[in-house]
Amino acid sequence: MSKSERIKGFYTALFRRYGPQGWWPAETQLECILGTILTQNTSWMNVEKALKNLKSKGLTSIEKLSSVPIHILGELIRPSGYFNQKAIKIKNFIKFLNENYDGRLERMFKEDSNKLREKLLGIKGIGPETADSILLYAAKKSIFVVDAYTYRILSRHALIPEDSDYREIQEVFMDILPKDTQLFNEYHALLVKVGKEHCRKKPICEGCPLEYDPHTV
DNA sequence: GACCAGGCACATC
DNA sequence: GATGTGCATGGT
Repeated sequence: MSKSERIKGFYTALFRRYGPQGWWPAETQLECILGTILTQNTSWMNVEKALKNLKSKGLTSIEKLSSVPIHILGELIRPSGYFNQKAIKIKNFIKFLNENYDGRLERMFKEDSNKLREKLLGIKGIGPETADSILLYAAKKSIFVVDAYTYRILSRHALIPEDSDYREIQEVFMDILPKDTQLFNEYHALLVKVGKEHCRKKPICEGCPLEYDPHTV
């Protein structure tokens, strides 16, 4: 079976096994963006606690997030871990939005997605996964999101070299699959789902719904 | 108590 | 350019 067929086959198998994942779990675009920053190397359960704290204080708008003191913001997002760093990251994004798009997400998202991606990467605290998550899940652009699970799963199935970088892994998907936002949305979410169950750092491969080449594990 | 989670920036070699 | 380290909470 070709690499292309396997990449497509993974999606079919995962969707059949798990069904639609309903990402991104957020009520607004702004909440989605906050979630992409808060979930960096952090379990979603802890992110939910942080988001709940922000909502309880009414910090659900660009204006409120612009005016809240950074140490207050940090305390509210404490449960998500790295809270001092993440408070700075959120402030950096809000500043970027205010200075370049008059604080309006709809203006930011009118930008060409390749150009916007580069600008987002210029914000301190926004790396490739966070930028692509914002583009895919908040802006609904057809960009494939790569994360640690994506790397682990493809690597263990010998579909990418061990030393692949972010862009190379992203290209595997984007070269093979149709540019379909909803497909990219589900596929990434399904990789996270199956990764949590079967492809942790110390692998638990039993019962994995993906057919498997004995490779490294 | 160890391990790990939907990363990223920065220092050092 | 590659490799290592700090950031931090909370569940399993």
